[in-house]
Amino acid sequence: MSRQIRSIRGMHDILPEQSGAWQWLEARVRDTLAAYGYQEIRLPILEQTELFARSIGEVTDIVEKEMYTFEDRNGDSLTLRPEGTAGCVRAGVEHGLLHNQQQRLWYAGPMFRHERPQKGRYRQFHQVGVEAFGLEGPDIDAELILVTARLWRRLGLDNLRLEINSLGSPEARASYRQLLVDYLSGHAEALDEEARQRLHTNPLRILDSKNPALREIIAGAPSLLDHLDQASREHFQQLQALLRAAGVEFTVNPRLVRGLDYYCRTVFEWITEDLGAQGTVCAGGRYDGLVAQLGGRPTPAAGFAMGVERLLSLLETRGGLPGLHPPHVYLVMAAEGALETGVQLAEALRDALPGLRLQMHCGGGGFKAQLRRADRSGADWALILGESELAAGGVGLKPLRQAGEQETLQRDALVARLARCLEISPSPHDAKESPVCP
RNA sequence: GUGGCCGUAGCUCAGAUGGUAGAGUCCCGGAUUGUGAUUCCGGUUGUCGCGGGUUCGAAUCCCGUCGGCCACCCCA
Repeated sequence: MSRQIRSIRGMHDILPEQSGAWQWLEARVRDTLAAYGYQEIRLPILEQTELFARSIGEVTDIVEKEMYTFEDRNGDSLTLRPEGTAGCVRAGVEHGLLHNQQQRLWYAGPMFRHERPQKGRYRQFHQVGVEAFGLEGPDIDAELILVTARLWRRLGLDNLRLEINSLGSPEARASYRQLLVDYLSGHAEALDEEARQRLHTNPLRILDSKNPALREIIAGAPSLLDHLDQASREHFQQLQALLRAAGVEFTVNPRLVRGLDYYCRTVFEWITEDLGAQGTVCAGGRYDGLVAQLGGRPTPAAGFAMGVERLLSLLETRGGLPGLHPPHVYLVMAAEGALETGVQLAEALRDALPGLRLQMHCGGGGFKAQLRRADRSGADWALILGESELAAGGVGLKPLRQAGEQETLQRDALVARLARCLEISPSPHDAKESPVCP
């Protein structure tokens, strides 16, 4: 056992019993994004380290201590992507997708961060990222939020709350930052060690501290919202008006600050109380400066990312996640020459009924053993090829999940019968229960 | 990176004060040699996470290490 090779810490296999739920979620995400005109872009998992250092920010935790970075054989420094926006912008600039154009893009896949694993936090985790380029108004901010709100509805989630805030223009943010540092420096003795460190790295995050001892100081601090530039203030007001018009509930949280350096103006987060400490299921905002920072011409941009594992675990707490995709029928063959007939029958049925999930028994064994496997496969029906069926030139059809007699059908009748079953059975992604045949 | 709890058959777990392991489940076979899920009978399954120490003797005590869970931090 000691020599047993295991998966890397914080990186987990998605087993067959879970993959159905993943596929179900992914399908709904895809459909919802398509409904708003977003196109999928597929990106490498590995990028040059410099890309992340330049976009996320040198002094962020992610870049300082959480990246999986290593040398390529030629000496280049490579990094497993810790988030998706940087790579998306890089690709957009590289291929001219953003040059004086509007783009609505999305991607999905694994991200990597070397953190201590915890509930809802893994070293390899999965995000769906959505980015919109070339649009500077609050309309696209609102659209992004509406996409997520619709997705929650389609997933049956109603225990998420939306918080929004505005960080203002980079200039307004910088001058506010100085104001805040001055204020907090005046109370330096009262700050805890972490807050004192952040004073120099990311003072805005001090506002988000969970330390109750700091509450009073934070409450007395100047508010970011009071120091927004005029344009950002109007932008934020318009966003709120659009959200109200669309009937999306939200709260303004002046202490909401995103951890990545590239955000400006609008930021938002969808939060749940049902997942313990890692309650943020989706977060994003505007990052107007990033495209230029990565070598493109100045292009406004906004986007968000959602954590797939967190969404799935939230769905699980609400129950009703779809599970496996059991076969519709299980083919039992127990007679001299039944295997040849069975193989041929199975392929003919799959030809005639492309949606049919037919599992053929392999490995021999008696009737009893084969039917036991049929039952455990989860199939609704057993198809039976035995002595008497072969003699009659037909196939036995036995219901496994409902009352009813076994009958022997000729092949054409069997196709017609199965076709009727499939027609009334929901698609795999909608199926919470196995389809039932009349 | 810091802290708390935990690590015994594939899975869920029992093994008071140290005497080298058990239950349920699962899987396989059988109960009039063509009929599952229920019932009954029988069978397989482990270097007790790994390494070291104390001891005549360690799953049980001590140290280290790896891993899991939860929280801090951070974030999706």
